[in-house]
Amino acid sequence: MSPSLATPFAHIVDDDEAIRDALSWLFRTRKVESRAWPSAEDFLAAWRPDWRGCIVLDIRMREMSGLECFDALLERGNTLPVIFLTGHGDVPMAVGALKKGAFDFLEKPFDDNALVDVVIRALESNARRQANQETQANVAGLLAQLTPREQEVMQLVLVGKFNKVIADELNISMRTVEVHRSRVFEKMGVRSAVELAQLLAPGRD
Amino acid sequence: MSPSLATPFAHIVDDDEAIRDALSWLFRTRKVESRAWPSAEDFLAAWRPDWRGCIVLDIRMREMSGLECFDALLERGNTLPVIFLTGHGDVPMAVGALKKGAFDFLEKPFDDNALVDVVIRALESNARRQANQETQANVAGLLAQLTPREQEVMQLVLVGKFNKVIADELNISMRTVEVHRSRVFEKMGVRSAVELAQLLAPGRD
DNA sequence: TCTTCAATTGTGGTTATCCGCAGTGTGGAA
DNA sequence: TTCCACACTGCGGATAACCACAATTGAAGA
Repeated sequence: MSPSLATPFAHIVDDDEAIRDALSWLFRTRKVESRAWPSAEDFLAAWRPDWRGCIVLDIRMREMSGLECFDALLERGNTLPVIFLTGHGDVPMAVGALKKGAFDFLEKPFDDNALVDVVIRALESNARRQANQETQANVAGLLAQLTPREQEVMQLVLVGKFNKVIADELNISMRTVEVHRSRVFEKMGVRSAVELAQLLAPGRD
Repeated sequence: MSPSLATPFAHIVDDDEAIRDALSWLFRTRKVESRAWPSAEDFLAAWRPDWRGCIVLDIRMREMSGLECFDALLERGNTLPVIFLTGHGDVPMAVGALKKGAFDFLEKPFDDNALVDVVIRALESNARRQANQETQANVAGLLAQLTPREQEVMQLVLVGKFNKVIADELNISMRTVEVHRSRVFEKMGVRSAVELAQLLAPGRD
């Protein structure tokens, strides 16, 4: 079903080669797949919305800063957890980043174990989110197969209205409503209005 | 229905009387109801789970610190947004607080306008949460009125099973299922299984 | 133009749901 | 012991939902 969901990577974005190498080595020894990028620009250029994993983002970089990169990612709808690394961070910076949705904010020098732990939690978090989104996407895909009229009927069915009432509101015959209703169930893969409601209701995130 | 939901207060917790007075004055001029507490202990002793509003919590205090107070509140299931104030905070402290669910973390000296804005947002956030919880509580109350057997039948109805199947699974007659089902609808104030599903499904928070 | 699909409707029949009326049995509270 | 809530059941009828078979219309495409 999913065509090419990239493997989960811990994306290291840092313009200091020594740090990139150190982190790459650290992750490798901990069995965490990682990939390193020499600048925010390089990373952003390569970034795809279907990527999975997380981002380890240095704040102070020569060109685009980590915070700017973060903003750019937010605009693009990034869902990868972002872990900030910084040597000269202050409280407002950290607070701002976290309130905008950063996963964590670590100061250098950081403990290797602590970082790996955070990264692993970030990867798990992303995996859970991905799982949710996939089922969501499946449902969305099914919904997209419905004709406009079918969706219209479905909405009324979901409110618990009788076919008779629906027919009345749409100025069509009851038989037509039955047909639409039946097609909705068929296309959505459910056998009753209740199942349909259950399928659509959980959708929240 | 709700017996005595306290008015929304911005609870100021600070052992420095000068700051308490300053904040009280600030909030009063901005039409924000507030109440001041001279220590974490005093606040915790008075704290009730049904309080509404938010908490402005100083970190450095003589006896119990703001962070300890925060932990104590978490254990008690506090839902009031907590805004930390500190003169000597560091990044890990701020990060830790926010990750544990603090609403914001401000350093002294802070901008009056900024603080008031944050407090207002916190109050709004709590009001929204409160609204959700109330509807949740109402639903829970309705559910509590169901007899065990009725709840049992309801579960099966919510999965979309036919009365016939339910009767079979519970080894009772279809008529009995119908009676239970009917009572469930009546007690829950709905007129169909779909409405019931809608009523129960949104429950997420 | 011919094909396909969405939307529409009808007939007739089966199955499910919804209810009122009526009644049995049981365990706990008054 | 009496009263009551709860669970249970049957009968019969009204209403709604589900479905197979059959068909028409109009618009978008091949």
